Amino acid sequence: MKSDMNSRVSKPKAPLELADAHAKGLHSIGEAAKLTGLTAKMIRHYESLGLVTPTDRTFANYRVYQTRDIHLLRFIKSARDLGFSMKQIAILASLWQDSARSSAEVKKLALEHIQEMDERIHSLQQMRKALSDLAGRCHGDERPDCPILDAIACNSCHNTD
Amino acid sequence: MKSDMNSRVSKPKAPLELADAHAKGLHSIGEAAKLTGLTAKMIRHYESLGLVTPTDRTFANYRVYQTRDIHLLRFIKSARDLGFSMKQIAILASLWQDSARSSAEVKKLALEHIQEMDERIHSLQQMRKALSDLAGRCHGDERPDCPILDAIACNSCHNTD
DNA sequence: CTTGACCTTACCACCATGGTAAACCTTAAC
DNA sequence: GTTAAGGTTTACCATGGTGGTAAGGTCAAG
Repeated sequence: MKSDMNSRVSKPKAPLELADAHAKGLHSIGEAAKLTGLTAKMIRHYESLGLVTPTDRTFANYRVYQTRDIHLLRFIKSARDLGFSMKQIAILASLWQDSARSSAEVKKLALEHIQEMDERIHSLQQMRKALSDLAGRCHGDERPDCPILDAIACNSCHNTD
Repeated sequence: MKSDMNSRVSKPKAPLELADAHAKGLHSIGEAAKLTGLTAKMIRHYESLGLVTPTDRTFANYRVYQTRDIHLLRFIKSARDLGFSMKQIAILASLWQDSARSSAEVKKLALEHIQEMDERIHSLQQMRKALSDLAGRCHGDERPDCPILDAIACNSCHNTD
């Protein structure tokens, strides 16, 4: 079943055996995962989002990643580590691959993301401060009296009806 | 169909008409929503989590909320506003309703939540700083050169294979 | 009796990630 | 050559908190 298909060696565009792919410096999804710090699961997920589609598969339908794909996966990983959403990353990746981009476009995206993070930080800090003020007033002992519960229960004691 | 069921007036435990419920100071889910600042949707969701289950329904199967329920819904709302997860809120609510609680239990939960928020704040601040450093070095003009993309693409330029 | 506002349940969606299962493939050891 | 281990495939379900929608029942006012 394999031996009569050995024309694969002379036709690079046709599906490959895994060993051939290795010999050509191509990577399976597991190797891609190790090389990028992503999980195979997430690599498939990014493919389903249309971000990274390996151009080839082996005869056994295994994904085959090229060096270019590995670079793109690393790009995605780094952008995720900076907190960008997948939608933002899709745009960033297309800008990255567009040699005619303007750095202004990229910077705009970055500044928007910074502002989103600022808002989340601010909101967290507000909650943190409110709760930590309450915790500071709570004895934290065996008694049931608790300013934390009091405040949550009654944060603006209206009538109920 | 309704008139032969008027025994409902003399049996408070039986399902009510909506008008009867109103007359008793009870509330529909829409009113509960207005009184608490939650949406009807979320009130049903909290019920599905086992947090707030109205003890009665009308003949027409409408949820009927008592003053006690409204208080509990407000408690949930306030705790959400402090960033507590639903799991934490379930515990907080049971502590709130347990007169034999110790304030130490509540404080412990609060301190844990504060620490979670600290971690999220720290992580966001790290990402924010990294990105804002990069943005500061980006011209943001018509040229394609962009330190932001460079850094994302090459954040630790290893060989790919 | 109609109309509009409300209520009911039961779905699907988000976002990024993890998990599982069943089937298949590859490789190495025996 | 068979087998066992481990990698890969697809296809599902789950998280958490919220939003939406659809199809149907109910209530109140005109």
